[in-house]
Amino acid sequence: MPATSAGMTLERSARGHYSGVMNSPAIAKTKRRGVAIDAAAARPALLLAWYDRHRRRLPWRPPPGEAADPYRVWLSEIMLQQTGVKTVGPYFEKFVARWPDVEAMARASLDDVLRMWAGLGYYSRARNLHACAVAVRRDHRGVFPDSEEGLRALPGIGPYTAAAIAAIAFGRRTMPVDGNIERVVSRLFAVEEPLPQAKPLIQQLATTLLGASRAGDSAQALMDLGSSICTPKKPACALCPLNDECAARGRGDQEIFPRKAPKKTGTLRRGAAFVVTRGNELLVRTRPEKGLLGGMTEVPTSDWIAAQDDKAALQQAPTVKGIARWHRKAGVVTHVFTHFPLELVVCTANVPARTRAPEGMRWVPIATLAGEAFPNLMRKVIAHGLRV
DNA sequence: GAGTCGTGGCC
DNA sequence: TGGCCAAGACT
Repeated sequence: MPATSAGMTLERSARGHYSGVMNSPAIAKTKRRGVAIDAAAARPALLLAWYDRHRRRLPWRPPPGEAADPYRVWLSEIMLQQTGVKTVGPYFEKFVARWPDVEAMARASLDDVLRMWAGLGYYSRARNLHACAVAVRRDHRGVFPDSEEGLRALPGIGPYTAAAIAAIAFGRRTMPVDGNIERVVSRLFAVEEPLPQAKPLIQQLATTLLGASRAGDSAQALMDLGSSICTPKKPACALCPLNDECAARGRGDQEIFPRKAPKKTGTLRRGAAFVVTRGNELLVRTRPEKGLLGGMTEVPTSDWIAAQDDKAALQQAPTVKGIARWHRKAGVVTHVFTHFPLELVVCTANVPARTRAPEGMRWVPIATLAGEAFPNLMRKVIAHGLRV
């Protein structure tokens, strides 16, 4: 497959199809009629015209015609990585209210950022968010780089996010390709090659949808299209500005795109969690900086392994003086991570006032648990353990 | 390149 | 209701 490059000509196979791609009916029709204009050339304008009428109003988007704030674009793009618009909204508002610009965030502590991020998931994003703010202040005088390359060098900014910020905030002529755009483009061109192998091809095809200007709007148009019309299931093709151009719709099998390589699901892991109270306080610790739920707060637990023996898990209970006996709560707490499902049994105990926390652990008032950096798994565990 | 990394919503 | 999906990055 040819390398990604804007404006590159696609190779055609002997059968008259683009490599891994079906011809769009519009192109074929144009050729049969012998019309000189290439229908494909009109797509960027069709897309932008649709966007100007139907763009979503989102907290990080300025009013039409106004320049985007790179800080808000960056913050929203990080939050939106693998996370829905609806979920991100309140978090975005909370963040910009507390930290109105990148320098303010750079002055905040990592702990404060993690606490504000709690519940959003993928916590390395919060760590990189803070590191990025610090880097922009320290290495770029508080001003975001305006090139894809400069952005790409910052923590937490990969190929997609660098292109998105460059296009949306700085008007650079580049096309970020996210899950929405992959779906729209793979249907538009009926890309038969499965993901993720098809990524370079899709990047190249997506770039053909950029017009001469308004790169950021072109990208956001495709994202809005993918989110509201060209949806994974039951796409509303009748409302799509590119429906006449769409190869998949021409064949009537839109929903089979994008093709994807089958994914394997992880095996169940099990363990035990220990909810220890001291009056109105709860025993907690902080997870290691890196890895699963890195840097987040948790109650002590056993290890989580596939062939977990209940007895072995319970033997990993923390050693706290004053615990007469453990109470095993009925039922289990279940949680599904991307790569494995988890099942935790919950044991509880209460200890006398002034009992000391074991090494590496601490007591926190139950009344302030909402402000702790607990991932949702731990909120479920604690709710289960404290339930009467 | 394939694994690792959360969470909520959807049908 | 369980699998799929969502504006991916990092190793």
